[in-house]
Amino acid sequence: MRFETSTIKDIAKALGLSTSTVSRALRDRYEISEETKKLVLAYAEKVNYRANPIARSLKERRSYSIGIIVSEIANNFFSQVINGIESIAYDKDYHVIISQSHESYKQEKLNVEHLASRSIDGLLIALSSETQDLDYLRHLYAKGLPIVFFDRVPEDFETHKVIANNFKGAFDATEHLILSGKRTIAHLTNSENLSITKERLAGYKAALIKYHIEFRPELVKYCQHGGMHSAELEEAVKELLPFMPDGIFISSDRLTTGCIMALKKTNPEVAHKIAIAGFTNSNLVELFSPSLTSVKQPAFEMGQVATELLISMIEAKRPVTEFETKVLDTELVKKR
Amino acid sequence: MRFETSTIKDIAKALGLSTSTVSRALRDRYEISEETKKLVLAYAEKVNYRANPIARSLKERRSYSIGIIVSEIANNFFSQVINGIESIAYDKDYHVIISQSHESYKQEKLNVEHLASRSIDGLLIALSSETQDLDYLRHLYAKGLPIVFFDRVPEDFETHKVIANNFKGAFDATEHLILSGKRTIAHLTNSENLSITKERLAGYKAALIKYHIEFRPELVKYCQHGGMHSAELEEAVKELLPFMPDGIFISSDRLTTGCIMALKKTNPEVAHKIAIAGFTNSNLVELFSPSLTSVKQPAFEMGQVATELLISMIEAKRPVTEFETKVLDTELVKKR
DNA sequence: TAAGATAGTGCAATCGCTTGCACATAGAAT
DNA sequence: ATTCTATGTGCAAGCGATTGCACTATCTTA
Repeated sequence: MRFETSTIKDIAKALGLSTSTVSRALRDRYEISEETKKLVLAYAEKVNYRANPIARSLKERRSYSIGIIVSEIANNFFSQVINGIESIAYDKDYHVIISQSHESYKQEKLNVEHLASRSIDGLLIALSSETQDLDYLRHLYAKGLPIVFFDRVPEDFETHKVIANNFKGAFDATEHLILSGKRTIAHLTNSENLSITKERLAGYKAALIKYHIEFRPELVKYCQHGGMHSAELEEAVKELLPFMPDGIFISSDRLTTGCIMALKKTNPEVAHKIAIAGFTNSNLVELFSPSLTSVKQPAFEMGQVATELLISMIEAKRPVTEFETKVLDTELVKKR
Repeated sequence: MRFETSTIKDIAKALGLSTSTVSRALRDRYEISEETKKLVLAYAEKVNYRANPIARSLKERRSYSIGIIVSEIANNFFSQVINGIESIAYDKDYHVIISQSHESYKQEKLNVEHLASRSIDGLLIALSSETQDLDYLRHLYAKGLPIVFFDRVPEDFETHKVIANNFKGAFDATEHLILSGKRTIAHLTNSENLSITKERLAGYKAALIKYHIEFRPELVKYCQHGGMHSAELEEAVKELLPFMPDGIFISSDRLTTGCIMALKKTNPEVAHKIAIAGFTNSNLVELFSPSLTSVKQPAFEMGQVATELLISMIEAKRPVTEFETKVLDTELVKKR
């Protein structure tokens, strides 16, 4: 802040000590006598001394803060993940800095690089649906920035990852539609790049196979921008309807709500006839009409696990070479 | 970051110049010859030089970043505000740091103080529903930290503020209920401390008066925690029902969705009989059942306006002494 | 030709904090 | 009495960038 606060120098002057003694006393180092420590601590308390984190970051070349990149915080899934991240980070005395990519590769790169230059100690990132080129991340990673991916993870990047069991989530949702008698089940999904897209597609296919239902590629629609543009979504829905699906399995939060919205808007008469099962972490699903079956991801927990892994990397004495991919189970909440 | 990047010193060494010359060249100062500037810029470009913002912050005692405090980002209203803030901030080369108070005074204070110590140049804040004591903010403000309040603003704090026209929004919503024939209109609202609570209550009362409907205090229920605890909300709803309201005007996003949820859960048979009008910025209202009339706040715009005011304060040459309270109109979206 | 003006660059201090090393004092061991 | 070991403190450098001031050429001008 541009306004004056008491510094270590002020304390030193007031107490007739050197700044080094004060610094060490505040950090509770063994070299300093108990007496001096008490003196310093008491005075620091009195003048409400706060160490300047900027100065400390500059000196120590770290900041006790971790960066987060999500596509958008307005998405319930991501805001829940963030809450999970915060719950662990604050506990371990880290602060978090949140950035949104808005599903744009350019914005994502810009934000990551800004975070890196602000000395974040580590990065938690869910890739944007546009992102294909990971070189900028590899570069930072090679220079020593710990990175943990969650939700949308790359295949060919050796580090910790935390994901939901997308295959099983998709399988369960699709199976549920089948078991409620649906046979023409469309699949509305995200950009093909994304890991989650592939895994969920695989789960969908597996369920069809199990029940001997033919997989029809024309029933699968990809949305490049993950439903950020409603036009894209309406177009996809419009293209799907001629095939007369009696069920749709949808592969992301935004797409799920967006699809129902599009259905209601463009074809209100069929909206209630098509059974919908989709990934969503909205806590408002109970209010939706038509109601739907939802696949909920353990968002909060994902945030927690990812943060624990990240902090373990940050605080590791020697370079980490063994990496884990944690897979957390989803929950199927059946339509009432 | 703990990993090496090229610094101004490296450039200086490589080019046989001094760090001061390099610094000045990069900042395009008049003292440096065009030739040298070109040289430096070209080399900086080549080694992908990024000024270290930490070092700059330390030296300049500012950070080109602004802090944001909201109760929670999962709330659509706030995430839209944040998007508005970002749209202006990025444009003017500021970065934003988001923090959540989760409606807790303690958390709010902690976050604000941390932000201040990280040299934010200004603060945008919507108060938590618990907050009564503004001394810690006054203190920072007095020391020179520019602050702009939005949405939940204090009365006795001289600075810029940006709010929605809560009175009119509430009036319109209540009037709408009256005009659709409701006569026993309850009011479910937030903590009494909040400015928005008072203003919306006033609007509600004014509408009742206009249509000669008696104001009954027992029909007004306050939720201290703004609906963060579902028990609190269910309790409030339960207390309201014996009065047989035929309409409810609800004064916040979370309460609105929470109330419908509570109604559906505890009294599904009456849920559809009670007309609901409430403040909410959810972009999913169209999906809700029972449907409702909503008062939408111009969230994005609020963020923009607040940020413009804040940046004008930050960049003002002399202390600002004339303050504005901008009031933006809400929009009534009638139930279909 | 000497003195002054101008342009271009470098020196060194500074922001607040951390830390390796040197130093001082005092008691223990020889 | 001398050396050694603790113990407690201080000096000063350094993190990367900015900037007032001083300095050196080069060019004017009287």
